[in-house]
Formats: sequence, structure tokens, C-alpha cells
Amino acid sequence: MTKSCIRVYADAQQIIQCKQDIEKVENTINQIARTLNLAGNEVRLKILFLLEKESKMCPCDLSDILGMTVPAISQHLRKLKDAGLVETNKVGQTIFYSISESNNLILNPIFGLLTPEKESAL
Amino acid sequence: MTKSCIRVYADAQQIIQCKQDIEKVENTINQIARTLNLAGNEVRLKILFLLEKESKMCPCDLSDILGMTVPAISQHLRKLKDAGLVETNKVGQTIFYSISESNNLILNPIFGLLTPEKESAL
DNA sequence: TTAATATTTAAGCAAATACTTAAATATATC
DNA sequence: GATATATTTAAGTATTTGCTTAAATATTAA
Repeated sequence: MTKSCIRVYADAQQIIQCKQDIEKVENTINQIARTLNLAGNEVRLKILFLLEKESKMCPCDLSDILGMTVPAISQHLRKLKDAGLVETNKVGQTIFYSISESNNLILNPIFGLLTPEKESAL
Repeated sequence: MTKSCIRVYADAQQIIQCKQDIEKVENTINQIARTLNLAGNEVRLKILFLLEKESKMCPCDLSDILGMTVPAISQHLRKLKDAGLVETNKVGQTIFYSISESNNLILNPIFGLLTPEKESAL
């Protein structure tokens, strides 16, 4: 990164403006990226889909449904919980996970794509 | 994965139903996960945001704006192009990248979150 | 209290990721 | 044709990721 772009037709003003624009949304972009990164994994997206659909599930059930070991599921759930995407409710020795309302703006449009009507449009 | 869940209160019918439901959306989920995974990276999300905003940009400009080496940018662009999220238009020795229309359903709601009004709601 | 169930945590590891630097390719200009 | 610019490709590497297995924790039931 010693030299910068010296394209003949580079629009210096546009580049300066874009730098400012990016800086302005930097925090928001990073937050969205964090959420999308979590949802951008097959297993976790399935977990989120199931929680959205069934409203709550325990690690044991998710393990059964997705055909994966309980620790593997548990570790995915931990990531989702750390990021605030899901929340827990303990009942006896069972821990029910459910979608937390906090990241709705990001996740809801994605869930919307998994309804029968929309699905074919992809 | 030898034993399956034998929770006392497990709802066997629900689990069977969920397995079928997941199988039905398996392909769609995988496709969405692939796109979200690409967008779920700070650098790539910024690239997508800039392409959406400026309609087209070359690797050199993106390198300048994001303060990263050209090869680093180029490799991100390649991933986005391989997935069909962006497309290219060569003019002389400059290659302009732009958002491809194909994954709009997934990406547009995300871009919507980066407008001044919506941003604060996150 | 002992045994079983539900879940998490920890350690280990193979694979994927995101960068770096150097070299290759393609186009434009002199 | 020789040189400069724009971009890609390739090889190397440190870090992250997602699993595995084994052990720890917590709750229930006998």
C-alpha cells in the first residue's frame, strides 16, 4: 500500500466522497456484517429458520433434526446467543432457544425468502 | 451421533415434521447462506455498498477508498463474481464492477438498512 | 445419594479464510 | 517495440472456523 491509484480517469472527488460515506456507515456496516456472517452458515441459518418457525427449540431437538452432534449444535447456539440473535429460557434441565427480537430488521427479510411463495423467485 | 435425543418431553411428531420442512428448503437455505456468507464480511459488504451506491467502480478505486492492497480487493471481487453477485464491464485496461441483478431479493433489504433513515433503527 | 438426562465447556485438529508479496497478463502510450 | 498502468494469479502464512471426543456442570428421578 505505498502507491495509491493513479488511474488517468480516476475521479479524485468521488474517491474522497466515498471515503467519507464509508466512514459514516462504518459502524452500521460492521454490525450488519457480523449478523450476516453468523446467518451465512448453512447450519446456523437452518437453526434460525427452525427457531423462527417453531418459536422455540432445545439443543437436543435441533441435534436430532439436523443430524449433528449436540456439542456441535451447542457451539453454534453459543455464537448466536453471544451476538444477541437468540435468547434462552431454561425449563428444568431443558434450555429453550428462541429468536431474539433485536436483530429483526436484518433477519426478517431473509426469513421472508423462505416462505413457499417467495422461495421460487430465487 | 450414535444415540438420538430421548428427552422425556420430546415431541417426536414435531421432529419428524421439522426434518421434512428442512429438507424442503434445503437448497434455498444453502443458496441464501452462500450469499449471506459473502456479504457477511466487512470488506465485501463495503464493496457491495459502494457498488450499489456508485453503480460501478474499478478495483483500483476500491483499493484507494478502503485502504487495502489491490490484490486483496481483487480477490474479494473474484469471490463476489464467482457467486454471481457482481458483474464486470471492461473499458480499456480498466474493469468496472457493478452489482448484478440476480441476487437482489437477498441483498436489497440489506442495502435498505444503510440509508440515513433506517440506519438509526439498528 | 446415586444414576440418568440435558447441556456446556475444553482441547485438538483439519480445512477454510484473508491477507501478503511477487510474478504473470493485458492494454495503453511513447 | 519498450515502458507504464490496471488487474489477476499464485504461493506462502497466520488466523479463524467448525467439527470431534472427552470431561464438566446442572437438573431430575429412582
